[in-house]
Amino acid sequence: MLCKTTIINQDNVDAILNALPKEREIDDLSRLYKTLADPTRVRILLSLSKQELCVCDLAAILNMTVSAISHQLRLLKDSRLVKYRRDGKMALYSLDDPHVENMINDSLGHLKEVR
Amino acid sequence: MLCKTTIINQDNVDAILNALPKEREIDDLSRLYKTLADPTRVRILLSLSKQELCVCDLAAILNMTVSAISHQLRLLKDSRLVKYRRDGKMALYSLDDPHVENMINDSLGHLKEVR
DNA sequence: ACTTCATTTGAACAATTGATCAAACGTTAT
DNA sequence: ATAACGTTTGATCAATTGTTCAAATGAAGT
Repeated sequence: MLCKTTIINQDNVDAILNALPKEREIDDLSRLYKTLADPTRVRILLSLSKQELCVCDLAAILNMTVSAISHQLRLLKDSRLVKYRRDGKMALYSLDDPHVENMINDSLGHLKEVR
Repeated sequence: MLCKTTIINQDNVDAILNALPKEREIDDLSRLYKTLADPTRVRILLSLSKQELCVCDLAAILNMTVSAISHQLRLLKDSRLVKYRRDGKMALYSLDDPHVENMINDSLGHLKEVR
């Protein structure tokens, strides 16, 4: 229910409701942010932005178990942020989304400005 | 441990390690993303980008309980994304971070391009 | 002081998360 | 076939999350 004495009336509430992006867009957006909301995954993406890497080397870079990395890569693959190709026994992962690297770097720049 | 037959050697691993942003920066970044990883919070921020709003009206806009909104506002306030001023009984919230609105809109644009 | 109303708080709860471990899978070489 | 190695998978577990509910707080009017 609305505040009974508020300065902001139902019309304004409706105006904001109309101005907001569609529910679907907001849900997609927060799903993308959720994928980026873990330091392990951000490190993986930043590493892959330098070069294609196998699971093993990612594990070495992040100093984590191969299994943990593999689980996170699956998440990133499901989110279409990462793709891979097989080369013998190895799976070589690389970025699948041309924009995400920029998004992350922009956000890093933003953080440096503000805090 | 490293792949024994990988094309990528310890030197390359070290190179990537040096190229990655500092641990602190990555952690801060994923903490920011975590804050934005919830549709309720994104909707709150987008609403506040239109105008200053009280808790009650935000609850009306998002069709949620006042309590749920208040909890989320606390999170956003702790993350310095939102600030508030008192006006009588009401708490009027507004954006505290000049960049976050742009960040969200950029990301929305990115999503539209890619999917 | 009492009431009313907007907001905040804390406890509770189900749901989700990220890492670990052991086991399974797929590919290559012997 | 067997072995070795890189990777994936499923179960498990502690930790974290977002909402709800009831109670508490703070401000203004009577």
